[in-house]
Amino acid sequence: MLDIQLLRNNIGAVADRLATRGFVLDRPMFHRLESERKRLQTRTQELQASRNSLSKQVGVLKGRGEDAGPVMAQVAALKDELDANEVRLGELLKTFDAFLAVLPNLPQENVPLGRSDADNVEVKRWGTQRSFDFPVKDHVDLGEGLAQLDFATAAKVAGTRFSLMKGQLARLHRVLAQFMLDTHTAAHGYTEVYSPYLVNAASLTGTGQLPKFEEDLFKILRPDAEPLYLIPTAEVPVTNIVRNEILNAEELPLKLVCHTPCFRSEAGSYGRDTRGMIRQHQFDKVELVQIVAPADSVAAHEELTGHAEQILEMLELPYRRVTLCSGDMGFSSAKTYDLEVWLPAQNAYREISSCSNFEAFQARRMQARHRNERNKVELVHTLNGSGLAVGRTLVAVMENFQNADGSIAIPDVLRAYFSGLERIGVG
RNA sequence: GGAGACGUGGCCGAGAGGUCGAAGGCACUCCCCUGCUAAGGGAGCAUGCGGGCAUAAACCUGCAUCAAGGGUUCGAAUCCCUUCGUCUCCGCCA
Repeated sequence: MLDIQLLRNNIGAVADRLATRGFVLDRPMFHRLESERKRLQTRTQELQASRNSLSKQVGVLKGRGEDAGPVMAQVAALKDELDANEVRLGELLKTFDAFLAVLPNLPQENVPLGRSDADNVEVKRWGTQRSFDFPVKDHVDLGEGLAQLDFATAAKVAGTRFSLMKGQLARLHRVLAQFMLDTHTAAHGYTEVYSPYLVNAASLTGTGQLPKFEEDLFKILRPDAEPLYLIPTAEVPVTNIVRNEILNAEELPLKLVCHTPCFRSEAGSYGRDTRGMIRQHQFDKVELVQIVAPADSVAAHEELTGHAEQILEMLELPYRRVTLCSGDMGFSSAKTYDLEVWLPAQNAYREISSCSNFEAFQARRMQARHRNERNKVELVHTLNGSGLAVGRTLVAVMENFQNADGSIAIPDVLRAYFSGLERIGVG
């Protein structure tokens, strides 16, 4: 949610910045809603003020045993107009909220302008791409060759876009998540969180998935209760920890890390990444979340991105960091870095982490606030990033650490989790 | 699943149709007093959204908010309905 004051005072600038994202702000609509709101709200409040003071008089008169009839008649005369105004104001505010709820966040000034991922800007490249003296296989061929990755059975059990792992490969998947959690808690100062995997609509509205992106979510309807949604990312339950809270200054920054499965319907991506486990309905992710004072969020964004990069570096996976251009950023983000890992079989860098600063956009929706040094209540800034997507990390390890015989070497930092096992082979 | 109780500010807690945005306490901020391990006195102190107001702060003022949403009423924290949540007892259960 954008600051309504900013829209009132500076709509031209807001429209210009939204345009860099390819979003056309309906300014005539805004002006119509706003002037109608002002008129209706002012009038309604006037009438309410009259009703309140007259009703008070009734109480005073009755308390003294005097006749309150004439005053009650005055109030009754207001009633029709007041009721009508309240109803119309309520409807208008609903329309207004719906209008505001679908406005995306404003990009930061230094976000590169562009229309699509083709305009994203590489800002950093790390590691050397390994050269193979044998034909590289992709993770599907590797995993099926080891008889430890089985998409056919996953399809039988659930459907497409699911995967089933067994044996050491399943173990590697688990160990990767644990390694990430251990690193972020021990070395980067995050507190580990275990959270619900189903959340209510209010939480999804708070982080911006609703109302606009309902078709991306798995929804569970219940006959006698509110619907629940499978989380598309741990960002939702973890960030909503601070919804409707006022935090004290000393509680910030809040640095949380959470490993969860993530569920996405992938409604808009029918033809894309159909092979392998790059794009699944269910995947695991270790998510980093920070809740910080507004002045600290730019630095926190760099820090958090660095924490995600640290995992890639410890795993010796070549990657690059990309600043998403204005047209490619997510709805709620003010600035996003994507980390892309090198996948030799695709001969390409593929997204493995997305680290965003939402500034006050989510906090305003959630009413997540803190008391600053001057004891004033203000909105916090929220950030998150994958640290990392576990399934895609598994893919990267498999493809980058493969041997000519189809076995997979275990990265050094993971050996301690593997009782000294050095490679995953057949059997 | 059955029965019952409950939900009030940052926290605890009173309030049971009328001057209640809400006593009292704790915490916090400022001032005074005292100098002695912590106490006494005074003041301030909810949030959201409007209007004055014009870019802001401050200030004044209005409206709304006592879990959420509806309803009754001239008037609702208080009465009614629905939803959400918490607790207790019984049942079932990894």
